[in-house]
Amino acid sequence: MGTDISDIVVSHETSLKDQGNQTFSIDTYNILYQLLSNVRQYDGMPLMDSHGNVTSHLYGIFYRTINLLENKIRPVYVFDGKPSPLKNRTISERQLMKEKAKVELEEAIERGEEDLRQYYSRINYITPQIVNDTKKLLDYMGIPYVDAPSEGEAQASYMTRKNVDGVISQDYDCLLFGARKVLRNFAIYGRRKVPRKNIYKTVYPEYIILDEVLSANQINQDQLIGIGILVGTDFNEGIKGIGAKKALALIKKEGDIKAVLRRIGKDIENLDEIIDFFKNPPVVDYDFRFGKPDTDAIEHFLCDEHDFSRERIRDHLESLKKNNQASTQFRLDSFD
DNA sequence: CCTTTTAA
DNA sequence: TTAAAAGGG
Repeated sequence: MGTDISDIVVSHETSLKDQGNQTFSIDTYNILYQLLSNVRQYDGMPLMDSHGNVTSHLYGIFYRTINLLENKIRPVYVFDGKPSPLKNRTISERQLMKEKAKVELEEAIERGEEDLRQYYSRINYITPQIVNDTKKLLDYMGIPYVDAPSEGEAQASYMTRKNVDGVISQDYDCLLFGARKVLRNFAIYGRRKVPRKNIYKTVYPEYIILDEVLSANQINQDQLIGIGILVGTDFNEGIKGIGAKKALALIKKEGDIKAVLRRIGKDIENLDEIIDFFKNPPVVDYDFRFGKPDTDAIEHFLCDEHDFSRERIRDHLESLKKNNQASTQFRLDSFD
C-alpha cells in the first residue's frame, strides 16, 4: 500500500502530547483498514453487535478520537471519494488478494486451525454502512469530517497548505501530495503486528516534515514525486529492482524521472497523468468546525443500537465533553 | 486497535 | 507498581 520511500525519509520520534494544540487531518480510510484488520477477537472475528453488524471501527474511532482530544489534538476526518481510474490496477490487485485470502481462510478452517486472525485480517471491506456509521458517530461527537472528491490522502495533504497542521496517515504518499507534515504511528499504544507473524513490536509515534526530507536529500518536490513513482505508487507499478535509495541517486544524477527512464530504458504507463495527479489532485476547500458532543445520541447509537457497554461509554463521555470544549474554543479564537 | 483485568 | 493477557461488541 502506498509508496515505500521510508529509506530516504527523515522522521522524528514524538508523542501525542508533544503534538498538542494542533489540528490534523486524518486519512480516515487508512485508519478504518487498520481498525478493521486489528480490532479482533481471539478467533479472528471482528467485534460485532447482536444483529451481526461489524463494530470494530466504531470502537476504534470512538476511543482514538477521545485520545487525540485528551492530548489537545484537533482531528478532522477525511473520507475517500471516487477513486481515480489510474488506481484501477491497484484496486483489482487488492480484490484478488482478498479472494486468495478467503480461499486460504477456508483451508485453515478445514484444517481445524484455531487462530484465524491472520486470515481474517486480510479480508476487510469498507462498506457504505461502515462509512455511514463512522460519519454518524463523528457527527454526534462534534468532530468535523470532509468528503474528498477523490483520494482522501490528497485532500488531507492539501489541507496542510490551508487550515490544518499535518496529516495523520501511515502512507508516505502524503508527502508526494505535498503534505507539509505527516504523523505516523499515532496510536497511543505503540503495538504493531509484524506482518504474517504473531509477534508484536513497539513502534513510536513519529512526525515527518516535508521540507526536511527535501533539503536532507537535496531534491525538490518534483524529484520526490519522481522517486515515488520509480519505487511504485497506488497508480503505477514501479521499476523492478529500484528502491528509494537507488531512485534517489538516479534522480539526482539525471535530474528528473523522464531522464532516468530514458537512461535505464524503461517506460511507465500514464506517466504524465500520474505526475499531474500528485501535483494537482482533485480537492475541495473546506471550512470545518468543531461542535458540542451530543452525549445522549452517542450513548443511544453505541449502547442501544450497537451493544456497547453503557458504563464504559459513559466513563469516556465525560472526557469527551471536557476536551472537545477546547476544540470548540479553538474555532472561536481563530476565526473571530 | 484500546481498555480492563490478572499475574508477577 | 508494572507488564502481560484477556476482553471488547
